[in-house]
Amino acid sequence: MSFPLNPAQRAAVAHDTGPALVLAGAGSGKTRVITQRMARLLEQGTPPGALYAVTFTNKAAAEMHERLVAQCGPRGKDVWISTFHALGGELLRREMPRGRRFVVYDAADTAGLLRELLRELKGDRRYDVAALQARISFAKNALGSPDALPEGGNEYDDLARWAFPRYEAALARLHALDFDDLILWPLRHLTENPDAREAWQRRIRYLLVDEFQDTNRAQLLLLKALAGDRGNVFCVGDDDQSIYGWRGADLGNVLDFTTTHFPGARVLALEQNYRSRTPILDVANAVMEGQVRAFPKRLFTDRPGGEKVTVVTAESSEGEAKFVVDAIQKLVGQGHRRREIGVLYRSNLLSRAVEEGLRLGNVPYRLIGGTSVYERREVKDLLAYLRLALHPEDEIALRRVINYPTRGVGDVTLQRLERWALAHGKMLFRAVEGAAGLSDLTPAAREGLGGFVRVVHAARDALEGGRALAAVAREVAAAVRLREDVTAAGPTAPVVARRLQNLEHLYATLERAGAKGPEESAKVLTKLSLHYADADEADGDKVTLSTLHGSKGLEFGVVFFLGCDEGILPHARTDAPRATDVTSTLDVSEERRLFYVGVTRARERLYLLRARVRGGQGKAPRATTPSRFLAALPGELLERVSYDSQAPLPPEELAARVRLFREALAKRSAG
DNA sequence: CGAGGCTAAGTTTTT
DNA sequence: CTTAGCCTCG
Repeated sequence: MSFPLNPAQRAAVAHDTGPALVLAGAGSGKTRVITQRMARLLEQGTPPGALYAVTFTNKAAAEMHERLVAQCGPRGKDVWISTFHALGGELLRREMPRGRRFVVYDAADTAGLLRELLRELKGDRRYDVAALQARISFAKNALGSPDALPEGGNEYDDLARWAFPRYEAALARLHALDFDDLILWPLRHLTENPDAREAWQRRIRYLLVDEFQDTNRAQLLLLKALAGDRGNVFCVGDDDQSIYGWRGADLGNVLDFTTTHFPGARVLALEQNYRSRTPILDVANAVMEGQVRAFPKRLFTDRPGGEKVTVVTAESSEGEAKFVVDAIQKLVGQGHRRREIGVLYRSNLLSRAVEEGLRLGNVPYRLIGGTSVYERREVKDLLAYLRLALHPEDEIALRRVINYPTRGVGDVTLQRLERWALAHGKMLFRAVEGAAGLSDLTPAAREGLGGFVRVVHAARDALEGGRALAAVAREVAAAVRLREDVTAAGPTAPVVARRLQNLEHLYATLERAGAKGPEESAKVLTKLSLHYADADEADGDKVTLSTLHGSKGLEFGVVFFLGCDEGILPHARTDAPRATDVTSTLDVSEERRLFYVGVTRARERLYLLRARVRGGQGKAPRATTPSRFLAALPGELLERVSYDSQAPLPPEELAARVRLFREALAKRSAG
């Protein structure tokens, strides 16, 4: 995209000091505005270290970095660009007294912690831990206490009030921070220490924020603290693309920007869309028409022409996937680049069928969203050893691997260790270290624990001695015979292969990170907790499969938008909430914006797909209703197609299939 | 006392 | 399809 800037973009890029809010419609070149403004500031002599850009995902941060470097050369490398959470972690690391390491707990870790706490509660009913997590996180994000949760009525609100102080105390005891703490702690630190605050304000002279509509209350306050009176905050966002309300994002940050948060701020709007053909944009505008919006925008494009948006109704979810896979193979056969094709969907489940089809057809793809490699069991297990080596307080890591691979330590042994730790006021790992001297342990347990402690100590000593984290990881894995255990435990050979591959992936990542010694290693482990994405994902010419949430900021020549059915989009739970849901996150309008985000990813061609019948796993297939968002679109904007994967193929189609199949065969036997 | 196999139940979106 | 909890066997 080497268009000259339009007047609105130019004004945004030229914005000098003071707060600014740039309302940037989808595809209006917002990343370009941010990078160009940074480039401009650099050219005018601002040192790179005085700029800080904040994004929401590591992926977005990496991309922005790339674009900045492309624009203004190696100087761009020295500009700070990171996620809010990475910024928070970095600030803490720099501000904390040396040697005070902390662990970052991800959702799985905090779920384990909460499960522990709930055991205290009598009655052995099973609680929905995720529901608790959501409430606690919500309360923290809003900078409130759980007292702010509605009284009575919902038992999970009561449960959250009960758990909250215990949860916070446990984190403190474990020297652990959850994701929300990565914002809250720096905020508290800057609020309480004027010297530190001023130092950071001097250091960061220009703050730039991408996807500002997704910020929560705590993040806004952190921004304010960093910006200081100077208020050099340049926030770019689109209220129409606000899709993280469920995570505490507060649109009030946008709505009250110029009045409450940054009085007198400049407001600019980017409405020209450089991405989509007219028919696609017409659909996007139609989706939002008549909605109550904070800043009503009507996107316009100078890219007329293009084909109508196609609504495909398949007979089943399998048919839906089949249509997509066939269409992709056809496109690729016509010479389209795979990286120009995106498959989008509301929930991760929907990707399965398409994935399978692509694998069968030998079409390379990359997956965005879903469980990352670092959340995989075997990877987390190995990481737990490393965490424990750096950080003996990390009881969650300890519990995770104390009997993995199995070494004769069961519930009873663990309870005895706990009792000893409690009686002596020591942390649990001390009890484990002293297991040899505990008379009431079984010989098997004592021996198992002895071996366990030796492994952890060896890892600790190696790291303290300055060895590379990657090497230590391999040594730990070898010492506990992780490969062997994974191999023996796997239900099927392909599953085992995938798990071993995940471990290799971890080694490779750790090697690339190149960390040595305890400090660097702790930093790398924190990054991994934040699901730090690998650079290698974007490599190669691959079809992209992504959740709608993961697709923000991406664009494709052709988009296949799966699951335009009621119950999927909008998701059933927005319409019929459960007792475990945090009521304030439920909002059908957010689902509409999600639809809007999906539509606006497409440049040339958009397929909206639905299935007449959908069956859950093992559940009886049920007839579906078209998504209300689809149903509300003016008919003249759409081309409707019915797809029956069972129907006999027209002869020319059949011939094409046979050819493709032969080619695939030839390729396979060649490779 | 622990391991391993079995059943049952639950799957929105993510830093 | 996966995980967590239950139950039985060694």
